[in-house]
Amino acid sequence: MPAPADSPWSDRPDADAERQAKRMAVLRMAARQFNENGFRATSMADVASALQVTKPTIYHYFASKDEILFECVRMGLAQIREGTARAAARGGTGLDRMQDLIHAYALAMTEDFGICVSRTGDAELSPASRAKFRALKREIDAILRGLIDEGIADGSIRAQDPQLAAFLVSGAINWIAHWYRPDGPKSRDEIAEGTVETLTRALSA
Amino acid sequence: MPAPADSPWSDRPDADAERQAKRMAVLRMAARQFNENGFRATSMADVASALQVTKPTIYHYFASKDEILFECVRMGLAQIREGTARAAARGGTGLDRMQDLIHAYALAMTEDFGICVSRTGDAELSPASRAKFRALKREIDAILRGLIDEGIADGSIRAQDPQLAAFLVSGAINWIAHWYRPDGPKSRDEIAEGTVETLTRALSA
DNA sequence: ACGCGACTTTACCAGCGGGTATACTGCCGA
DNA sequence: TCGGCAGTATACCCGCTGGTAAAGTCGCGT
Repeated sequence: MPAPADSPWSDRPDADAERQAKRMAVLRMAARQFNENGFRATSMADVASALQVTKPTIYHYFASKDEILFECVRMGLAQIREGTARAAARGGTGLDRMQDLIHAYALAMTEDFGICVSRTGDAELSPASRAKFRALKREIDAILRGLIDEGIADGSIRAQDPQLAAFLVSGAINWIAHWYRPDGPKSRDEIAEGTVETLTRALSA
Repeated sequence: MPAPADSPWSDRPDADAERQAKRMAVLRMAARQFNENGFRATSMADVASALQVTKPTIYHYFASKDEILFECVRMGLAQIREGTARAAARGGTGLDRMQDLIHAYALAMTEDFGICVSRTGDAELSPASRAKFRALKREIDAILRGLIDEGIADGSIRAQDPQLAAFLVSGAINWIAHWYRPDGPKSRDEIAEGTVETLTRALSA
């Protein structure tokens, strides 16, 4: 007897949501621990005990430690990509849109998954995951780089070497993930605003 | 029969130099491997075999893996400190000296030990080494931060939030270690020059 | 010639960490 | 009431890695 054509498997609509919520909880905790102690130094038992479950429970939701790390950075990259792409698609000069981009990017660098993106070295992922990771990062770099070129074209941005400028800007932003502390004196938004202000001066014509 | 009072132990003047050279070779190779594959992913056997010796040989020169990593970052930090301190001690406005500082710092980020400094997370060192590592980094931060303050005082530098500006500048520079490749299109000096140029625009009044 | 000490190696250990086999529990539909 | 299944736990395996013991080896001064 086949299930109704419109939804095989999904007898219960909320069961799937429950599972997704638990997956997410694992990712959040894992990202936090990775950020604090490093990926290799964090054992799956550490993550499990922090969630007050045991290792096999986590492996019920994920196939491997590598998959967990990759999902973490995928989350972070998705957020960055969304913010930067939205900024690039707006109206205004290249510099105007670059300011929005920097703001969104900097904000992402103060959240668990965003920090994970910045702190995760390529070598920590499996070859397969690493390839995907690099591809996603390249996409974001391309958006940033494209906006610099547009800004140069419309005269709002000046840069001797656009490629180098792109690296330096993304470096300043990425490094936020290395010093930001939630309990620090500056709020996330103050940091993002200040970053926009300083980097704008570096880029404006 | 005691050794001559002026130099106990040093019967052979070059024996010590030999030993130092070998220590250095271990450090260089270790730093290179740490940078390429990450500290935790690099085993002592890897380092040893790359030098065509065996593990105990390395442990004849160093007490632990932690000591090797710490010596690597100490080398890098010493180079950075030397360059930045020299720049800060020169004449000229704050901004003038800051340009020299950025140039020296950026150059250091394209060498094995400098890269190691930027890529090494605090969590990878033992508590004791970590404390020293942080202290040395703080020293360099203080030099950079001091120069910004002097530049603001003499009117050559403008920064809404000096602390944030210092973080962003050091971030842009530190990130060089994450993308620089010796076989890339730009020479070390071109990168350093370009970095100075872009960051100067971000800081100048 | 010889012994001493710096250096190097072979062989080994102990612990840890990713991942799994297996069995238990409780909930749902029939 | 019962079968099945998602989810969780206990106990375990095995390869790898930091680090070491002990046995050479080589070159030098005497």
